[in-house]
Amino acid sequence: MKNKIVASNGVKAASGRSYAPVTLDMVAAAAGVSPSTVSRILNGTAVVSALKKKAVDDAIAELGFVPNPMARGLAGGRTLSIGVVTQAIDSPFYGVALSGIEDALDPAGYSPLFVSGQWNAAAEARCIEVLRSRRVDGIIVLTGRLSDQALKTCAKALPVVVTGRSLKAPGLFALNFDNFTGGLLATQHLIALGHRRIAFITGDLAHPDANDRLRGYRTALEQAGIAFEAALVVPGEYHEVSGQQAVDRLLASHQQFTAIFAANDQMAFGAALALHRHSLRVPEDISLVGFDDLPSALYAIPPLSTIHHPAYELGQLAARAMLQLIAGEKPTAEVPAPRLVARQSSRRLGSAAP
Amino acid sequence: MKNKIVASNGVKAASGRSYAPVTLDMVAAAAGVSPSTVSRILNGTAVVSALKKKAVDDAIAELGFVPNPMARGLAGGRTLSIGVVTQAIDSPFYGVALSGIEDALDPAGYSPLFVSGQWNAAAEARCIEVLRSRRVDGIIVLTGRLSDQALKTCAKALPVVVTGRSLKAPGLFALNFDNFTGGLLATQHLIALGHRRIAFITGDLAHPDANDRLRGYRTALEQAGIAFEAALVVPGEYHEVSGQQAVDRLLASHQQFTAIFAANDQMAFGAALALHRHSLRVPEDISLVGFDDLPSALYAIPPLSTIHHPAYELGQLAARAMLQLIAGEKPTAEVPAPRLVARQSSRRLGSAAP
DNA sequence: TAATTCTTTGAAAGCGCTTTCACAATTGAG
DNA sequence: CTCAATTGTGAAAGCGCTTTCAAAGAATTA
Repeated sequence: MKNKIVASNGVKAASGRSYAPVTLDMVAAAAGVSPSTVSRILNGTAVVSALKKKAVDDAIAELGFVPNPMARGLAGGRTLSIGVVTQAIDSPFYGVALSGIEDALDPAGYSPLFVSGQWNAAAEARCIEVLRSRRVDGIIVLTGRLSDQALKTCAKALPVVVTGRSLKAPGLFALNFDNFTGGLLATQHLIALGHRRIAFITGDLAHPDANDRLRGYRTALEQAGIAFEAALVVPGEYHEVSGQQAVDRLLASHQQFTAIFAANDQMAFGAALALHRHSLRVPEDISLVGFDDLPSALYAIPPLSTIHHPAYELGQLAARAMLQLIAGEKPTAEVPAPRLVARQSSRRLGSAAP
Repeated sequence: MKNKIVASNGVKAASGRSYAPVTLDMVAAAAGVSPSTVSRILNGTAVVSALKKKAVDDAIAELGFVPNPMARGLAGGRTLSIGVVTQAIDSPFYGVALSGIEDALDPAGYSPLFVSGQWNAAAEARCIEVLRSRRVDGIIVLTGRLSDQALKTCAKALPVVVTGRSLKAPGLFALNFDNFTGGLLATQHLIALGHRRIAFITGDLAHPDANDRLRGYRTALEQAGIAFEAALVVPGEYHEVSGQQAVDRLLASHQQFTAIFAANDQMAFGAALALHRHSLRVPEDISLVGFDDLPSALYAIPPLSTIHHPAYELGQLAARAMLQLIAGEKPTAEVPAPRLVARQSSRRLGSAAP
């Protein structure tokens, strides 16, 4: 209902009319009712006679009234804005998630307010402070470094939705992707293709997800009766260069391996480049599997086999959960299960060249 | 000065103290002055005796006061927020620009409010409406589809900075990248490498930048005395699939060519994949040059030769220009000139394999 | 020294909206 | 048919801040 209002005004503005600061009082005057009544209709706070409601709705449409969020916020109501703490707005993975958040929030009339924490707990704390001073109605934290405790504290004052961890607290909803199973699937895929010596490039082990993916890798090996070899596990930091360096290190160590599982796509890209530099072909010489299924994985050469991580849906789910939290409901969202997307960067060990 | 306040509060909050809604009135009471005086000190609106200033500053630090942006906005002051109309928050190019905007705005105490226009003039108009209803202090439009006229109108009410076009109007500052020279440089590069039959994948020709890049391509050919061939120019739409399809079409047409210049990197990636699918090697069989120098161009296989388009700097410049506009100054920013970044996707025609 | 101009400061009026609170007008129960 | 419990509605008091406006004190001038 509120959206209709916005839209109607948008149309008028688009048609060239200059923005007029129509106030609620003007609507009230035009409809011949008191401002309180208009407010009540706007917010559905109380029952209003159908007659007056119609008069007000007409006046709103007529004047192209758009409620002023500042005034609303000040008056103690909602600001219709949700703070989103992200790590880097230009990350290929999080960018998509933000997009999902925006799309899910919009139809409800909410706007996201993005702030970047730069993978830094202190910066994140400051972000939250900024968001609160702006009186956001809730905060979505995308996989931050903030302590669980800090989030719980925050949730006492404000609904909080957080991704990338499992956490239970009043006013707090956590949305976690099953990174363990993801790591398991990726490794099982390579094993199923006949690979036995599978290198693993880890993510930043300060993140729980990086550890979960590593656990998945180990568990898959174990289940297949393959001995874990520490020398085949090289540390990475979730970005391209680190993937590249990891492969350089791996190659320098003269370890034998026929496949690489990188804990995210960005590192897989770096790894692919390093392999290319060393004249090793993917997948003919080395099979490569990533994690996240970034949009660009589809256009890597060769297209990257990876674990699909539904960033967009994750954003949407987080946003919807926030909306539910605000409405006083209990969010029920569940993140889709990880899914292997086999493309051309992985192939059966020893199979003939095409 | 204002930042110091925010920062100090941030620290306190980070140290675990729960957020207290300290108001300006409380500060005034604590300092033994009137609210007006506090406000004046906060905004530097008037001269205040050093004594009272100190008392107030102390009270602010003591109480950890953070002015409420909503109240400020309502009272007709600034909201310290800048609206940013972008096309897609998850675009690899614009994402970086947004990051630049955020970083440049932050030290001045401003926050960006991002809204996505989805390459759609009506949606953009709605975005602007939303931003204005939120009382942003200014609007940055990243290469939209909005008419110049609409922007000028908007600029009458609010400072506006726009990228991707040249436009002059009061309260409006335009920041344009030299796409023509970019297109010229890319083509000249290929020509210098001995290529004569150079295919061009255009961007979405509804954008002025796409046309400028095309003009650059044509001009370079002309200057080298190479006849322009319409059959070598295939339309694209600035995304990967369109680059891929363009190459498919090019190949199907049985035109001879030894190099491809794609009007942006995303299409170049798509083109590279299509070439790969057709068993054509880059750069051995076909040289490939892109445009934008996305972060991922460095990790393409082979790393993509491209025109550097300083997205981050562009964002920063736009944000700084906005700050200047707000301060009543005349922005002077200039976008850095395009620059060729030769990597491994382009090579001298006919040179021996490595 | 009286008259005049600056300065510094506080009181008070909003900004546009929400939200008690209270008053009518209905309705229901006894 | 009276008294209480509902309703629908408006008046008015803020939310936290900025900004006239005017007053009081200080400084300047004649």
